[in-house]
Amino acid sequence: MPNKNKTEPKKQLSPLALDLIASRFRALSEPMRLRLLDLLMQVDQTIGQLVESTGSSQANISKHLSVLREAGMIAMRKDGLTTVCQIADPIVGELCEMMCSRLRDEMEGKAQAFGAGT
Amino acid sequence: MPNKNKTEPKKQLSPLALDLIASRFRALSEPMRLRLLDLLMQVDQTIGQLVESTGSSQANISKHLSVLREAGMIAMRKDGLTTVCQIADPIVGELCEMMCSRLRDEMEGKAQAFGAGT
DNA sequence: TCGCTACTTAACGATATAGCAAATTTCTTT
DNA sequence: AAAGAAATTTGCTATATCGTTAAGTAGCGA
Repeated sequence: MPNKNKTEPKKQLSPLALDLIASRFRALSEPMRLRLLDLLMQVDQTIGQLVESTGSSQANISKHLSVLREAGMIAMRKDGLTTVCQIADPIVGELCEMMCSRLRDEMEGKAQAFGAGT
Repeated sequence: MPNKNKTEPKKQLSPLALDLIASRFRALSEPMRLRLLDLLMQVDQTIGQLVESTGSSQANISKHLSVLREAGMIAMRKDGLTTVCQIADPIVGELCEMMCSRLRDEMEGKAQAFGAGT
């Protein structure tokens, strides 16, 4: 079925909008950052805990968290010596869940990788 | 409000799943590709039409369309000498609309860039 | 103040990719 | 078969970014 052809004119996205949307998706385009978000969706954690959970280096995690914060996806709150991170954008979970379920649909045979249950 | 702490165990995403989800988001992380999707959401078009609409080169558009097709977001159908493209994944529009409306919320002052109307 | 912990920043090498130009393939038409 | 149009592929350069190591900053505690 082809798309609608002459219904709504529907103005196009501006170059600025395209850049901003792209930069948001780019923040979600790295496995390590998705892993950090996945961890934070279960419970708020300090940066040190994320370093330990992932097994990556402090420097690496720090940079990835900066990217996520600049994209508005997480918030960081200093608590004495440590810094606690939490999901700041409610759509993060929705976006990932949409991608996940879509991928599940596409590869029924390999569904277990996406936590589809038995 | 902190996250739930000890409700559901909620198994984590596997490395394979993280890679696949990341690659999907990466397909959406370039302004030119978002522009192509935006154009295709209005009406199915040939590659030549997309080249003309964007003002970019055939080679460049061809490569971007390949990325989108490999990510399962568009489908291409050869029709004689030309190739017609159409959105293949229904979540594309939803994902972009979610990002858009979220960005609109965040920057009320610059909302016109996102087609928020007056 | 000194040292320690938690985190960030800088500098680096390796890899990926956007865009261009040129060569190549594929298909239609004459 | 030859010419030409539509797309893809191939090199190429420039730029971005992942991860590492090392150096720097900030906030406790003794």
